[in-house]
Amino acid sequence: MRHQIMTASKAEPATIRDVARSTNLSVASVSRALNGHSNVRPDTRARVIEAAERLGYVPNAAARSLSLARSHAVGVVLPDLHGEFFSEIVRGMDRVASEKGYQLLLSNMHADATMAAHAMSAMRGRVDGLIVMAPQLSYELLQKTLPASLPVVMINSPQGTGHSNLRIDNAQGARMTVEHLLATGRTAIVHIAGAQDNIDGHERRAGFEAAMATLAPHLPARVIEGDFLEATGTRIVAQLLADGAHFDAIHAANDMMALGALMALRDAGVVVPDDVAVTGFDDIPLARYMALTTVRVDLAGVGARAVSALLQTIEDADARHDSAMIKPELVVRGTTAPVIAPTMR
Amino acid sequence: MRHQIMTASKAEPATIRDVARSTNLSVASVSRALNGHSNVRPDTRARVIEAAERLGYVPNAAARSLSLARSHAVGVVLPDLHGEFFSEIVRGMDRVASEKGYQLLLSNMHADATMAAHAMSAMRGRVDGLIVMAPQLSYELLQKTLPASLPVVMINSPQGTGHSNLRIDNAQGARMTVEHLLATGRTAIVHIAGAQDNIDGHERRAGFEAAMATLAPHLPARVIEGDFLEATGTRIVAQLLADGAHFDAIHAANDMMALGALMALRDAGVVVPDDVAVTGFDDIPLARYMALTTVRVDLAGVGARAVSALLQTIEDADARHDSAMIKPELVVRGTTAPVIAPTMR
DNA sequence: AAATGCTATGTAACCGGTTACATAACAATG
DNA sequence: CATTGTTATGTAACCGGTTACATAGCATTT
Repeated sequence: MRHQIMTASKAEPATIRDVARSTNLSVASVSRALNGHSNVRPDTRARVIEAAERLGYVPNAAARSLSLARSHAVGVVLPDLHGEFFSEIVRGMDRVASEKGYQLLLSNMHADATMAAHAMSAMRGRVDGLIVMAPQLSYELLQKTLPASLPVVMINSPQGTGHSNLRIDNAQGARMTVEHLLATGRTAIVHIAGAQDNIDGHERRAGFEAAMATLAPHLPARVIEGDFLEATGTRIVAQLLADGAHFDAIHAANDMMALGALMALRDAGVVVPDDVAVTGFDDIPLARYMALTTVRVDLAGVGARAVSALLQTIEDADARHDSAMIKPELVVRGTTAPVIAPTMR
Repeated sequence: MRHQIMTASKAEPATIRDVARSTNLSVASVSRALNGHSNVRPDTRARVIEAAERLGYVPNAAARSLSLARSHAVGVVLPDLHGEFFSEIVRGMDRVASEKGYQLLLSNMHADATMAAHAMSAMRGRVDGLIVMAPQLSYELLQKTLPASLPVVMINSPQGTGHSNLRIDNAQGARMTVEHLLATGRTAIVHIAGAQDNIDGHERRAGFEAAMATLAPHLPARVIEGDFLEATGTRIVAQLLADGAHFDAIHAANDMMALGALMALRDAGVVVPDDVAVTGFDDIPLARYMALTTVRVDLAGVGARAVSALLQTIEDADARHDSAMIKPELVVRGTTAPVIAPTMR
């Protein structure tokens, strides 16, 4: 039972019945008037709008969702992303979503898969579709976890789940950097790989190997296991130098390891790019400052495209799936261009 | 027995009535069993749980929200933040929210205030409370825009809205950097201010002026208007140098302008920190790489605390407001501390 | 004038949950 | 044995919207 004693601040919001009462109309007419149905007399509609405004009436989203079986919200489940990755993707999503009158229900994909499953099922009735980014989840696990009744768009996730899947073209990115290194005369390139249970790490490594095999089958294509962490880049390169290994280019699976590599090189007095060139992947903001040649992906674009694809599936039940590759872009900077690396030192 | 014959895509999710039918119980008993009410026979509860699992039943959030007048979701309205700002704050929020079984409904505060108002009202019935960060909105505008019926926690927003307000202690941050600069012997400090219609920009400038007036009333305290952008930092310092102005420290209102200043100094051959010291504010990830002395705020902590405060207000209608100042932390790095030994001046 | 159609509005069912209240079965008490 | 209390379950109202269907009023057609 509701308390009658209430302070102004907690005034219960007006419902459609309040508006109906205040206009001497039925709730049906009010609903029709506010939703722009055609069979409402103009002056009636005006009366309704006036009253709604006066009472500060805002439709209750839960009631609306229940009745329409539509929430006008999409669920977003992302892994533990940092910095620009997260903010740019979400920014792109928010742009499209709010443009189309949808809202974003956000949930981090906690490492724990059961938690993730729980987060997703908690969205039942709350969202009209799901955008899932799960670069480290297995195909089988995903199948089990994803609700069968909702449209889903995946980002950078395992293939074959039967849902739209936007994927960053890691192979092409790796190929572009390899091409660039070869074009600038490098002959001994070392790839520092990312975690291999991560789809990006895996594809970038494979992309590197494929590019080397195609473009320079005669050259060595060394691969060293890494894990995306800066310190690992440093450690691996320091080790290479200590071993007296011969190499004139480091091709890292992401920017952080590339930056780590730069540190190790600098500490050892190796001149970049004269003695050794370095490339990364991702184009994090730091990359620009460190003049790192890298591969850029339009993250906001990915987010925007994911939402567009999802809304299309939602609004047109049998829209074809959009399983596109997102083309990355090569950004050439000082760590490969002998132009002179003006930064750092 | 599973139904093998069904097109996976259109399987309507099971409702509580399906579970009731399948167990020969009433929906009331099912509801009670699943919600852990005490007046349910253990074997009945077991039967219900088994059936729910078998049917893949998940309660419909909209129906639940409507009936309980509780959504277990909180709305988050943020300005157009970038990178770590956004991701860290949201990460902190998500941590606490998912821990307490709440979800986050996200909306960017689009520059346009009407859009923001619209976004907020669209949340009626969808969220139990709101977290709003509006460093650039006026007090009056906020009053109009915020729904009167929902608990609200503000972050870094104008005072006096009558809601909890977590604020970053910009004055203290500015004071700490000033203290540090003075302690290392600087005598001619220039503050590059942020946008003055932004609460942070305004408070940092005022904090700088107050600190100077208190700690070193005899020293000049020059302030130049800026706008938080890196290029502006560069331009202003280049201008200072061109004018032959005398200064031995740049006290910038944020890291980006400080980095811009560093660029200008380096280009002019001015040695940092020997000739000129530089401080920033925010401790963006780049700051560490550029060895920038700055002021750090635990953003994830701010987000977490905001959610905690909000949930408290939600669950205990008359919990006291939590209008705390978030204490920042001074991070001393190379742009103020000579790497080898402090210079005597 | 009666039949027909169209328009604006009202009535009530429904969406899928929760829960106050009613009830039936059984146990404990006088 | 009648009374009372306790426990497990069912019935139905309710949350706040939307909308199929019914209806009343009026205009048009025959």
